[in-house]
Amino acid sequence: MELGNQQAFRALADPSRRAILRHLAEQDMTIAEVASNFEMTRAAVKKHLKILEEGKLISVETRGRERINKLEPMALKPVSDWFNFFNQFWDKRLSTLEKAVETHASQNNKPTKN
Amino acid sequence: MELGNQQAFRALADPSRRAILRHLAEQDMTIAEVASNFEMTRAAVKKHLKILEEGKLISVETRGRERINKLEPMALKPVSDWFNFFNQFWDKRLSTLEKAVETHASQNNKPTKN
DNA sequence: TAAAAGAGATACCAAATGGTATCATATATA
DNA sequence: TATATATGATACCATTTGGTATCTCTTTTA
Repeated sequence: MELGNQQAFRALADPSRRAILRHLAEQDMTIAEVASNFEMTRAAVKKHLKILEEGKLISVETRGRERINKLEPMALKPVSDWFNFFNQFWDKRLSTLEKAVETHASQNNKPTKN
Repeated sequence: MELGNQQAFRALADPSRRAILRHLAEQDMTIAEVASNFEMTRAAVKKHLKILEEGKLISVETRGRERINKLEPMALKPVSDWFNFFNQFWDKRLSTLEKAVETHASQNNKPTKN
C-alpha cells in the first residue's frame, strides 16, 4: 500500500545525493568523476552512491577497473507520483489541466471511470 | 540555487511522517488524534510533527489546550517541482501529454510559441 | 613485470534520528 | 477548587548517518 519507495525517499533526503543525481543526469560517471565535483572524499561519495543504488535511483556497470554510475530516472517516477495525491490541494488550475490530460490519455487507452 | 527545500525533503524521508501527512490531508488533527492512528507514543508523534513543521509541511494553531495540526500542501509543491527536472527522462508518452497540457493551457491564457 | 590508478572493505568517529519514560505546565470541567 | 486532559520539556537510549583514514584487491599501462 505504501506508494513510492522508502529507499528512494531516504536516498533523496540528502542534498549531496540529490546533487549527484543532477550530475548523473548530465552524463554517466565513475566514482572518481562524481567525487571531483564535490569536496568530499571518494569513499564518502561511494557511500552516497551505494544508498542511491539501494534506492534504485542509479545503476552501476563495471567496466574494467571502473564503475560507471548511471541515472535510473524511472525510479524517481513513483516518488514523484506520491506527490500527485496532493495535487488536489495545490492550485485548481493544475488540477483542471490534469483532468484534461486524463481525457487526452484515454484516447490512446481504454476509458477510465472518472 | 537549491531547488526544493532541504527541511521538507528531510521531513518526507520518514514513512511515518508521510503517513501523517496523508492523515492530515483528510482533516486537521490534534497531536493525540494523530497519535491514535499509530502505534507510537504521543511524544514520538510530536517529534515527527515538529520536523514536519520545520519543513513547513504543516502549520499549528493553538486552540485552548489543544494544538491543531494542519496540512500546508503548498509546501510540497517546490519539492514536487524538483522532480520535474527529470521529466525529460521519464517516458516519452508523459512528455507528449504534457505538451498537450501546455497547448490546452494556452487556450485559457496567452498563447505560447509552441 | 613493476608501478600507477580505480575501486572495495574495514574500522572508527561525531552527530542526528527515532523512539521511550518521566515530570511539569496549562486548560477545561465536575 | 480539585481533577482530568492535552500538551510541553527533559533526559536518556540504541541505531543510523555522513564522514574520514587506512589497507587491500584488481586492472591498466609504462
